[in-house]
Amino acid sequence: MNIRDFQYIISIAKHSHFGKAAEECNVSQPALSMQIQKLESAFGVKIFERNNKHVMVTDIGRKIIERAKNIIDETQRIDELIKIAKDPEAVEIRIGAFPTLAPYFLPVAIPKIIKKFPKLKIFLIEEKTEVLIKKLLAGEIDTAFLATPLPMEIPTIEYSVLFEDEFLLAVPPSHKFAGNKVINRNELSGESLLLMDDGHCLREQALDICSLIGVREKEQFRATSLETLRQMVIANVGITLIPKIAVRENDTLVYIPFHKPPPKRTISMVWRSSSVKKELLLKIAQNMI
Amino acid sequence: MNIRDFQYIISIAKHSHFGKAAEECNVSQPALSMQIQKLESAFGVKIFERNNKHVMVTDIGRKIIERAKNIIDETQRIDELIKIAKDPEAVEIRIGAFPTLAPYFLPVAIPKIIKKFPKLKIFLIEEKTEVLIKKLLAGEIDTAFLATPLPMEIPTIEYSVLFEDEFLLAVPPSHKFAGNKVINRNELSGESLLLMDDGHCLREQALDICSLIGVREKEQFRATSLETLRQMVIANVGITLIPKIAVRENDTLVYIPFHKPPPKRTISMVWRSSSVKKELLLKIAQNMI
DNA sequence: TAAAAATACTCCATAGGTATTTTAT
DNA sequence: ATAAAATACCTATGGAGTATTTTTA
Repeated sequence: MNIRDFQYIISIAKHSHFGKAAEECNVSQPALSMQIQKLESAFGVKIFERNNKHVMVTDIGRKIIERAKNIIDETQRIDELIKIAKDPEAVEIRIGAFPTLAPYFLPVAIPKIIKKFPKLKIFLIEEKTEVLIKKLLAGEIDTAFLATPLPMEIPTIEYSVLFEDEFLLAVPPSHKFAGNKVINRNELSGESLLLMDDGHCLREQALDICSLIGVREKEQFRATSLETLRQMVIANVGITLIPKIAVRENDTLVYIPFHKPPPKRTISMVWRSSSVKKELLLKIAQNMI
Repeated sequence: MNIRDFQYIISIAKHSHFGKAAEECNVSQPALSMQIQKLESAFGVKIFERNNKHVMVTDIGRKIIERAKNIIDETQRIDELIKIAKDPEAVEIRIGAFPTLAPYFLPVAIPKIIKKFPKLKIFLIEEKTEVLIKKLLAGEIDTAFLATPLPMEIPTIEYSVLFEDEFLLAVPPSHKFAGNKVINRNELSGESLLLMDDGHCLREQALDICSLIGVREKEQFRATSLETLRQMVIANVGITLIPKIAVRENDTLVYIPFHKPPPKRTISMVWRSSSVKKELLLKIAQNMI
């Protein structure tokens, strides 16, 4: 039994058409037909119910193809493994980061990675955490910078903690807290905060902190980016929490640190435990600390 | 690339010896050597570091073989799928059950299964829950009758609930409770109960109930089987909880039901979500209710 | 020097190509 | 009538066998 046979049945199932599948597999239609017949007689079951007009997958065929896809996936992983082994760093890496981290962290992180692994080809994707996890599990990205622990427990994902990003209180210069060198959590009770829109992990992180320190959300407004959030504070709409990594020097805003221990988010580098690049990813993660 | 190539490299890695591997694979030694050389030149990497005295797997070889094993596993699952499709019920099924369930439930359950699926070949294994879960995940058994929820959350396992097995209080005829038609949970406060030994899920179940109703364990004694436990109650050593399924008519013991809702354990049929037999197992489970 | 992998060579099964036929709409 | 799968037939590749050589512990 040849690996190619599995590609054949997957392709036929995909197109429901021997001719198109033959084209995709770069073989002639009769060759494909013959191989399928041989495979079916070897298995002793029909994989496709077909005549010259219609091709459809049988029940058992569907189950076989499901497994065949796993096999093809594994062979592709072997190819990737070999490619990596031949030139460990001349590899494509797709990296994700969530929107309230990406613009502040990636400009620091990526040059660090390139300096250590100059031959890496890096592709960046900025998406919400939920989307990144989906893409990671689907193999569309290799790794992501995410806040851990993840919102859901996923056993096939592992991660390496990079750093802790503490939150500061951002207030306009005219605000009553603007003169404070530090701020105590309980000084905030009664205040309400501007937060990010649904689906942004910064929103969830801030809400967690809010519930701890007895602060509520300012309900009238939700920001879709951290920069919008910052602009709203400048415009005197309210105050908010800003992660330290997003703090700029010489800003019109005033950033006040919390008393120790400050509220914070933990940023980690996350990958599939079955990733063929996991050793490289671990090296990268260790190099980032 | 042929599936057989993967079997070859797995076998060579297993024996670290081309000759023995050739024997296991039913090919001549030169044929095996040739195939490995072709595979290595196709991959462009050495899988084995070898001379005429020593064979050892390279780093990249180890990774390739890891994936190759997955591929061989999947092909075997395809074979099983086909075997099942050809004769859905003439299949071997390895069933596990834990010790405080097996002797009472299996004599009822197995005949039921055989009646519905007369061609099944059933093998039974009695082990503690922890061992059964391990065997299930390793593919050594196909299914198990276990108490759910399982002690740990395992995402690759799914189950179908069969029934709820309520606990009764077992006391000797001379005991002060022996005349009660029913018993209230709070009547037991201050009592202490005989329990099973560590590792038996009946122990954990009973301990859970104990903590709910404010009862403690009788520390001096731990039973290694439910029958021993029963004998100790008969011998006036103490009282205990016995699952209803283990209750016998005309026993020297007195079994007193609890007020509704009684303490109970939930018995389910458990299998790997990737099992090739899962459709049959689901049918069996539904037939048992 | 002996055990084990590699090489040399031969053979045959089979995968794949082209040309053609069958079949269902 | 036409599109598409099946069949027929031929070729080339490659997998496997036996006999032999090379290698190194």
